[in-house]
Amino acid sequence: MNAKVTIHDVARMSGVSIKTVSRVLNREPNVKAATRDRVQEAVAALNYRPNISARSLAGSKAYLIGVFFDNPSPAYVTDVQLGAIGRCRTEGYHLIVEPLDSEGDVEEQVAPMLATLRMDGVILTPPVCDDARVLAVLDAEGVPYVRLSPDRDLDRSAYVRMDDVAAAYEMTAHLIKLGHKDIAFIKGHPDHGAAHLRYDGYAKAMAEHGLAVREDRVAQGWFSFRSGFEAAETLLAGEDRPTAIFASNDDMALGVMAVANRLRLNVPETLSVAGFDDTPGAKVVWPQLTTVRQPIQAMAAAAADLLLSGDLKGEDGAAPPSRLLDFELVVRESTGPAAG
Amino acid sequence: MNAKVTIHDVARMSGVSIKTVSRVLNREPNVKAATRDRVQEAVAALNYRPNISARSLAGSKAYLIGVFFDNPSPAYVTDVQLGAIGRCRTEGYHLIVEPLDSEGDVEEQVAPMLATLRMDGVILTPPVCDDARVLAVLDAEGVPYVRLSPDRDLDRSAYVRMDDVAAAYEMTAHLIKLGHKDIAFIKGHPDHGAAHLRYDGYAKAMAEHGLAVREDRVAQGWFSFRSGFEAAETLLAGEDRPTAIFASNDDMALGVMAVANRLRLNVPETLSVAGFDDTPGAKVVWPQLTTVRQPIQAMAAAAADLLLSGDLKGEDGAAPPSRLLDFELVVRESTGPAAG
DNA sequence: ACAAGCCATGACAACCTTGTCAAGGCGACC
DNA sequence: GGTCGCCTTGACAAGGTTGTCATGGCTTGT
Repeated sequence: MNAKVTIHDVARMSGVSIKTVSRVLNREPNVKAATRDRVQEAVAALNYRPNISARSLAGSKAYLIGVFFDNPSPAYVTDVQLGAIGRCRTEGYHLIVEPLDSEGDVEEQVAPMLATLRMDGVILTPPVCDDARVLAVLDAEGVPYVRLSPDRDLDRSAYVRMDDVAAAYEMTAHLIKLGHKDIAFIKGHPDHGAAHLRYDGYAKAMAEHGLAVREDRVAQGWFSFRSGFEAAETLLAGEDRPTAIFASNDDMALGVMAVANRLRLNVPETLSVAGFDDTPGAKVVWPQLTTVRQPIQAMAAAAADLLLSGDLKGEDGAAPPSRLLDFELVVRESTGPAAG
Repeated sequence: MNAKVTIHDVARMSGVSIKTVSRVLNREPNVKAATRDRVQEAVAALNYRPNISARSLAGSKAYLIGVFFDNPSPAYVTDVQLGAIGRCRTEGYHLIVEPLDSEGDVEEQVAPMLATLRMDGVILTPPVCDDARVLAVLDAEGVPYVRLSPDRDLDRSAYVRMDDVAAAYEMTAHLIKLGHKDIAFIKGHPDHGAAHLRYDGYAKAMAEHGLAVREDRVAQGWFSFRSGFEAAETLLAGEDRPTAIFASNDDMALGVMAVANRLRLNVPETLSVAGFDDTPGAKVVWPQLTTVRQPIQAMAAAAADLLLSGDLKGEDGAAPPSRLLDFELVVRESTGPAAG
């Protein structure tokens, strides 16, 4: 019942050589249409599937794409995997996931794996995508890679990212359009490039709409719930309060919501709250959070696409290709018209 | 710099045959200690890593473990991957992740993949672990698998699960010890076996402590935030309220918290709320949620261990091996002494 | 001291597919 | 009509490792 079917069986059944079967399987040119059909019938009849080990041993492809991450937001990782698989599966590629421990000896984790697996490409998520050690090993082993939302060294490799500045700009504009003039901002972890970009978008929107950014309305956060909570405690102390708070990620925004609840400030009647990222938690509060959705699956799919289409070098020494994807403003119930 | 190092190079350098190198690499017996050392030195000096494709083509192992899931909670999937990798990496195994679409033709997704990859084993997470079609294909292809928290057919394969009954019992007992006598319960999705087990644990604890379960204190939920929200609206309407609500997962518990906030019921002073699962959201509310933590990483590691140790059949027709892991009660701020 | 058996090792085939190169067939072009 | 060149196909080696089996040396038991 389960005897392994090899390419020889297909060749015999369709009366051609194994090489021709191989040609059909790999969509190589120079096969007569009639032959091709006959082979494909045999493949279907025998339910033949090429053995991936033999393929990669004989040929140059491993049919494996790696996904590296470290201490990730689970939702992010899952989305990356789903997006990448979507593009890979149709072409017979599979996904190898490799959690890394940046605290430890990354080289020792990455190098053996690259040497044994000979993957066709790797997708790097933050913060691994900015780890010089990882990039060095990849370069040394000659494994192509695409980075997702890298912070620096953008010319070093192909990458895919979202326009954080524009997204933060739009969110701020959304609040302004609702009538808010006194909009506070909670910054993210200064080591993350996105934190700066988001602040820039906020500042730009304020400036372009003729609104001043009061220094005491900008708080430093660390992208954590707790840091959002503490920032909100400061921002909302006393009578002179902003009418809206834009936290540069959802976890911090949820911290703001918690403080608002505690202080009995109604959201959004008294205080509007906006987040960034559209994490699962954004829908698991009441009222649900207005936020920005990163097209993570699409970004991962784009990364896989760059890897599979194989033009990562950039024509003639030009910068490697990159893609900028559109964000989506998700307006839910936590933002509303400014009071008064 | 980067010429591929093969087993031949190691053999030449250490003055033995490639077969002996292979023996050392695979920890086979019958190699003199001195020879072994010499070979290992050469391996280290040349930085040799065996090629996984060649290995699996020649031998019987693929050094690949699959993880199948469908529409999962991201945190769950990530934990499974981390747990499984922890056990796999030391033995040179890698993880292939395969999201499945149970709505579509699962056979068509699974069968080709098993045939091409020839994985050494597969870890199945709910709900895939109870999908008869998937199990049938795995059996047909002869690929060993371990199921995580399966609902039914427990004798069919090896599995790993947690004691949901005991965990729900303990949580209920925790509330009772705090002085609560009027404890409401929100059930989960009736299609999930865990939903029933958790209710059973609750009911058992109530009975053993001589407390009656009022029918109007048990609400049907669906494991979603919204269903928890709605159940809480009913449970908390009017003056005759329970002093504690035990929701059988965190999402529903967060729904309860949202309603409590809305009704200005202080948690935990007026109302204690308990959840189940310890999702990331549990820490992203105020007060943070008392809940039950499933040892998901440990469960996945145990599954990988069963796969790698390879005794999945059960001795002499006995039931396949299974492991029952301990839960952990995570007491945070959302539960407190009963009022009055 | 001799047979039996175990230990350590090596030669070689096998695993299944792709890459290389050669060859036959056929139409086009001069 | 002959030559060139493209399309189509096949034979065979290559890819790096493990499995099988054979070999020779050394130990054990009598």
